[in-house]
Amino acid sequence: MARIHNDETGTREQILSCAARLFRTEGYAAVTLRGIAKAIGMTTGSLYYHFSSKEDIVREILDQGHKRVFSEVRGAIEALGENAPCEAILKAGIQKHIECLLGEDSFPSANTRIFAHVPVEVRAPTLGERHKYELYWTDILKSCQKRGAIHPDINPHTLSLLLFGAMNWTLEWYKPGRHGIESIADNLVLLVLRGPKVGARQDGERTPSKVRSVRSVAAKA
Amino acid sequence: MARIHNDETGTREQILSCAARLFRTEGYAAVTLRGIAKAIGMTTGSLYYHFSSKEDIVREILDQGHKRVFSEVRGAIEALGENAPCEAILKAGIQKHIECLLGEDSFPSANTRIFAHVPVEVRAPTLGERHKYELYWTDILKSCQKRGAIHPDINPHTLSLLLFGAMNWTLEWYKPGRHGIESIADNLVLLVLRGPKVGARQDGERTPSKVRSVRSVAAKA
DNA sequence: GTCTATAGGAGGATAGAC
DNA sequence: GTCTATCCTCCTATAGAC
Repeated sequence: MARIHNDETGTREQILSCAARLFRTEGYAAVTLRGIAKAIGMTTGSLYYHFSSKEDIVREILDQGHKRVFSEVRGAIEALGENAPCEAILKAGIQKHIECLLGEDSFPSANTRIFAHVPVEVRAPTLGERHKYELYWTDILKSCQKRGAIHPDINPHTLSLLLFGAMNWTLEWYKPGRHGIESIADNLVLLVLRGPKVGARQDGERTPSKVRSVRSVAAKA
Repeated sequence: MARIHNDETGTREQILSCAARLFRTEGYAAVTLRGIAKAIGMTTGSLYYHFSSKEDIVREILDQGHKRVFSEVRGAIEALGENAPCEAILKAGIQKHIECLLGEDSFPSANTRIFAHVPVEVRAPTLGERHKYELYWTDILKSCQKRGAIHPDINPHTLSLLLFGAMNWTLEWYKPGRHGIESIADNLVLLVLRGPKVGARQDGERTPSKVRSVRSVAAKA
């Protein structure tokens, strides 16, 4: 019953995840079909039974890498319910995004690391989906700003881009033993959140004490 | 009198800046010696009179790219004098760092974009200098935190890494017409700075009104 | 579905003429 | 200081046997 009738034999998936792992660590141009084939005990000829070209492989990795991050992040945020406090929303989204990038699944990190170095023909068709993710975050940030949790003078769209930078760049410095993902996320949430407010409070936000739950992360990160 | 007696003829510099421009836009592996040579009307054989290998070229670009950012940023900050307010220091440093990356000089951006994709033998010797820059920023952030301008629960070292991410990632999305460098910097300063404080003020910091000067950037960025 | 063999091209690097 | 010519390696992709 659980048999799969389409192309998704184990081999195809194996090629993709192995390629993603190599792209993640070595970059786009440095990865060769020979390298992929060798890493899974195959020859390059066999790869062409499953994919028509190197670009065909990378296209699918970019696609899946992006989809996985988006759906994981959205899932984590929606699980909080409609009226979750801004801090919880930001914490969940930021932490999940970083977890995706730094986790064992190499698709998200491969996507982030090689995107800029991939041929335009591969990159162009993915721009629409990437834009949706950008808008998703911008809307969240706008809403948090409206609720008073983010400094009113910050541009939400620019903030989303700066936030992506802070999150995606963890790929360049994160070392599993030395850093904790959650404390990285906590530090980043503290940045995005407006500090304890002095001015008049806006709509539904609660008191500044809600910031407490991500306190005392300074010593650990 | 102004004649130069070392290797620094115009040609050598021309090769380097042309290579940097290509590395910046195409990535490390995608740039070929033939491409560099062709772009300046030379042949690959001639390149080897000036450099002994591709790695030799990239080594110098990484080196210079890093040095230029560091000295520009340090210069901008030191020009403010010893007792400059934290906001001014952060604004100057952040803006200068971003200006270096997005400016006409391709060495800083090439350095940032290809670093992770360069052979280890080239990367390893540069780690020491890069670490110094990291420490330089961490010290600045620590000092700002001590003066109360940065949230006390944030880890300054983690903050420096997140800040580098936000700044360096501008390379991936900045478009000259659509964004203003200064407003990007203003937005980022607002993030790093603690919002208007409610608790007891610490040492030398002045009133929250100093935040005003980077206000109203939301509409522009 | 995987293999071997190989075509066809591009890469870094060198030798030696000018 | 720059050129041409070339070596050798490695790449993507294909053809056809098993």
